[in-house]
Order: sequence, then C-alpha cells, then structure tokens
Amino acid sequence: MEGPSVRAVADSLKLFEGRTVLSASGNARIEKEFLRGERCEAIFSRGKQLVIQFPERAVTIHFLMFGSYRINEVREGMEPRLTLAFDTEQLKFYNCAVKIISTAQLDAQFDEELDILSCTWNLHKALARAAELKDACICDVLLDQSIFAGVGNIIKNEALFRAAVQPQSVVSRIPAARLESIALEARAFSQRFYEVRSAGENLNPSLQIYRKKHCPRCGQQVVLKRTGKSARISFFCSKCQVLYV
DNA sequence: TGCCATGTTAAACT
DNA sequence: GAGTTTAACATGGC
Repeated sequence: MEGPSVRAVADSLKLFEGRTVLSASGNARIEKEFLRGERCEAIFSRGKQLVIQFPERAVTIHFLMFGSYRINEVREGMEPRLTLAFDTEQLKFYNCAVKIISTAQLDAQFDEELDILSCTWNLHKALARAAELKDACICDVLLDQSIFAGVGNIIKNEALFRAAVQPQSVVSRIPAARLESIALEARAFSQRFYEVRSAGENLNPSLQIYRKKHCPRCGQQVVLKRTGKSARISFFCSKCQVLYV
C-alpha cells in the first residue's frame, strides 16, 4: 500500500481520535497491555506508515502489500493482527506490521518535509538528498523511503513516465531540471492518487504506464523489466523515456 | 488456475 | 563484521 492509500485510510479512521481504547488484542507481537485506557490523540499517515498516536507512545501500522482494516467487521478465516476496542466500535487490522514507538522516536526518525504528500514537502531537500546518491538508479532512489516517503512502485513508474526518464537512468547523469521534473511528477501523481483513493474510485483510469501494454504517447509496446538494486518491476516506453547513463 | 505483486524485515549467506 | 541474497509474510487480481 502506497502513501496516498495510507493517508486515505488515516482519514477514514478520524472518528477514533479523542476516544479511549478499552482493550487491545490480536497476534501482533507487541506489548498490548499499555493500550488499555489510553486515549487516542490522533491518527495520521507518515509515508507508508499509519500512526495511531497516544500520549507517550504511538502504534505504527505498515500494510505492506496485503494489509487491510475493518471497523465493526470480521474477516472470515483471518486472525486480526491487532484489534482496538473502543466504546461502540472495534477497529481491526489484518496482515500488517505493527510496532510501538515513543513519540520522541517518531519525530526523530521521520522528516515530514520528505513525505511526498506533506503540505510541507520540500522539493529542494528531496533533490539534494537524491543527488547524493550519484551512482544509484533513479528507480531505486524514488523507492527510498528516507528520500521519497510514501512513494511506491506505482508512483515510481508513473512519475518516470511523465517526466520521460528511463528507470535505469543514473542519478548523476540526469540533468538537474529533469531530476526536478521527476520529483514534481511524483508529487503531482501522489496527490492525484490520494484524491482517487479518497473518493473510493478506481485508480486505473489515472494510470498511464503501470501495467499497460502500449505507450499512450507513441503506441509502442511497453517494456516490463526488473530494474535497479531493488529489482522491482518497471514499466516504461523505450522510445518516450530517455536513458541517462 | 497458478503466478505474482501497491513492501519490508530479518535470517542466512558470502 | 560488512554487505548481499533469500525467505517469510499471506491475499487477491489477472
């Protein structure tokens, strides 16, 4: 689940803010006891993490690929990783990574200016951090959560197509204006992605290259290839996207 | 119907 | 001990 989807989940959980946890259970290997009687101060997203904030500590949820949640519902045959019981609602999380961290730790290890969806997103800081990774492929840099928090494989592919840069391009070889264009496209597409998720609509009509067979610009067959150190799948048009090496 | 993917972590290697 | 590779997790879409 990419940043925009996580943010939409956070929005849908706003009803729990200000309310008290009556009990916590589930197969997550965390210390659940402290949650009893704790007041949920806020629920928000940070990159791909969902943060449930309590006075001293926070529960973070990472949905990985298959994570999901339910309110007052049970998924048949699936054991909840974490159930938070409030007075009239039960919030359940499935197939996710759950952690507890201190509030101080949370703020120390996450820079909001590098969250692709943050209202304080800092283009120049992201570009400066990206430029440090001279020899890296741009496809890996876009997936680096310490530089582009919230960007996942869909956003990566769409941003590179829109900026007309081939995924295997080496950072130091990409002209500065083009690198900036990639970051801006990642930002713009992430915002679009978030709007679609918020509206509960299908993302497919907004996709230009991800899982497409033909390039929407020139009609040429889309290349499907595992690229970079991360070896995640890239979809690209070898004609419309320039390879900088 | 079997394969594989919106992802990360930690163990197992070298 | 470092860096790198593999396994684990485990659902749903194609």
